[in-house]
Amino acid sequence: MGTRLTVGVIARRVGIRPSAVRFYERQGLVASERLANGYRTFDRDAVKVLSFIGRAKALGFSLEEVREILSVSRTGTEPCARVTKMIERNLAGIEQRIAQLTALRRQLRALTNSPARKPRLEAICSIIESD
Amino acid sequence: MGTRLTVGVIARRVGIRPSAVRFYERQGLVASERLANGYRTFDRDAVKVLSFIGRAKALGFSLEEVREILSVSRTGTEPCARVTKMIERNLAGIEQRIAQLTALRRQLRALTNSPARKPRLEAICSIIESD
DNA sequence: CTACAGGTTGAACCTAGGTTTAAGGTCAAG
DNA sequence: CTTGACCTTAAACCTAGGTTCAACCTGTAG
Repeated sequence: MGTRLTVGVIARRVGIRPSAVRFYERQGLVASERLANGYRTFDRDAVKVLSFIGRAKALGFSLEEVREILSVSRTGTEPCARVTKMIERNLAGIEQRIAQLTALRRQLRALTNSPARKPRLEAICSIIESD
Repeated sequence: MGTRLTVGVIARRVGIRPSAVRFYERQGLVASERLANGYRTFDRDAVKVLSFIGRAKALGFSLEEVREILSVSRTGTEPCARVTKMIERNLAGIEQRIAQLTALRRQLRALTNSPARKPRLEAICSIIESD
């Protein structure tokens, strides 16, 4: 039941390096208990937390933001104003980014799909010079 | 006509700092000529290049990638295999990101729009624990 | 002449997010 | 009892993308 994992094992399980796990622990993002010999041991919760960190990073959250979200989820308090603001700020950035990336995708598709004989240079330049 | 701009002026014009302009020049991304007194001077082309750098950065391109695109656009050659690959790589990343961000947006909207009386904690946790 | 806002340089510094290294301790296997 | 694969630490190092600093030069205005 209470199978606890060493740093190397949990790292392999979530696909990151032991050094990163130790780093996240130093940053207070994930907790461990120590064995008599000083080895860290982690529980399933730590697996969840570490995978969350991975997902959040992939989505553009900073470790600071991750810390804040985790702290809210740990204390069981309602999201305070700061967290709400943070989420809204991210949301706004996300909207913008989606729009920009969608436009870029259209342009890049046109670029790479255009018949090879057409001068692609112009397409690149148009991207470079577009507003 | 051939009005050339000093580093401070062009920086203000594109909304970045002179130190950044000098940095981009050192990186070979933008060119300047020197006055007799050693001052840099830039032309309209430099303005375009610098704004392009700004846009490209906002879209997630690295300065390395920017350099490659600019080099293609300058030599007037067709996009070489490397550049084509780079664009395709970015495109793939972009697709993924759009999908992830769209999903996240949905979740965050649910989170911040939920009636205040409902426990938001669960919503946060569901984001944390979702695959 | 003095001020003062610009410009020049190289080198040091900064943040984020880790990785690497050195110098050890632990433990199961052979 | 030695080998090898783990683990520990602090501290140094790394990349990207700049910023800041010290020390100095330039050009205009009062």
